[in-house]
Amino acid sequence: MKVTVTNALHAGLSRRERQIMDLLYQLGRATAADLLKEMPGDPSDSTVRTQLRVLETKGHVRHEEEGTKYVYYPVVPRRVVRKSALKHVMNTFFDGSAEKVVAALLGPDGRRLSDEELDRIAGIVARARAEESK
Amino acid sequence: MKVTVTNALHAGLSRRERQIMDLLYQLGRATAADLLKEMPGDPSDSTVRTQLRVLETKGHVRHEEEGTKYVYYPVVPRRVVRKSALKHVMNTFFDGSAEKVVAALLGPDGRRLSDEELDRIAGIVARARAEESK
DNA sequence: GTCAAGATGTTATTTTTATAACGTCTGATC
DNA sequence: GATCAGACGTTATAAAAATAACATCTTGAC
Repeated sequence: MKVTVTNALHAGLSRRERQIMDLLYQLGRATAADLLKEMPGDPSDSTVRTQLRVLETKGHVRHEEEGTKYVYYPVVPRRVVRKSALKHVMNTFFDGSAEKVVAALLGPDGRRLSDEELDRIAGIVARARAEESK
Repeated sequence: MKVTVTNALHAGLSRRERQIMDLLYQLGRATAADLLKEMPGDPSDSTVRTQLRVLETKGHVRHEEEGTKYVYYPVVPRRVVRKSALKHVMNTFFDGSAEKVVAALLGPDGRRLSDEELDRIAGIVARARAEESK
C-alpha cells in the first residue's frame, strides 16, 4: 500500500505545460503574447501557441476569441485547484500539518506581514475556533 | 517586464523527476524499491533506478550505501525548499496573500482541525503579532 | 561451491516534449 | 486595392524524457 500522497492535477503535466498553467492561474486569462512575455527561456511565439493548442486538446485550457486574438484560461477554475495544490505542498513539505504551514507563513523567515494582515489572520483563526467549539 | 512570479526550483524538473523529488521530500530518504511502490503508473524497477541516476547526475539527489542498497535523499533539504514551494503556491493560487492561504487552511472546505491544533495556530499568530508590534 | 534473490550499471529504443519554420487570414492604413 | 502588422494553423524536426532489456555483482542458503 502506498504511504505517500500525490497530487493528481499537476502530476501529469510536462515542464512547459506546468509553466503555462501556472502563469494562467496567476494571470487569470492571457493571450499567447502575454504568456510569451512571462515565459522563462523565451521560446518563440510559435512555440507558445503550439503548446497552448496541445493543452487545449488535452482539456486543460480553453480559449475565447476577443477581437482578433485568442484569450486562454484554465478549464479547472483556480478556486478549485487551490485546495489540492495547497494540500500537496502541505503533504510534501510540511508533514500534512496545517500548523506547520501557518508557522512558515508567519515565521521568522516569512516575509514580514503588516499589522492589518496579522489582525485579519487572527480574526480568521478566532472565527475558526468559535466554529469548532460550536 | 514580467508581472508574474516563477519558482526556480521546480520549474526545471520533468514529470517523473518531480514525482520522485516529491516522494523523496515526503519520505525523507528512500530506496529505489521504496519509490517504485509509491510511483504512479508503476514503471519498471529499472526505470526508476535510471531516473534516480539521472537526478543524481543533475545534482538533485545523493545516495548513501546501506548494506547492499542505495538510499537516496534530496540534496536541498526540505526545510529550505519548503519556503519557496509555499511561496509559489501562494503566488500562483492565492494572489500572493498569506491571509488567503490561512483562510483556505481553516476555511469551510479545509479539513476540520482539532481544537488543539487550532489553539496552537492561534498561539503562533499571537506570537507573530507580539513580535510585530515590538 | 553453487544457486537464487535482490541490487546495480550500461545501453538502446521508444515516446513525448519542445521548438520553430512557413503559410494563411484579417484588419488597419494610405 | 496594395501593403503591412499581427494573429493563427500546419507540419516537420530536434531534443529530452521515459522505459526497459540485459549483464554483472554481492550475499546468504544449502
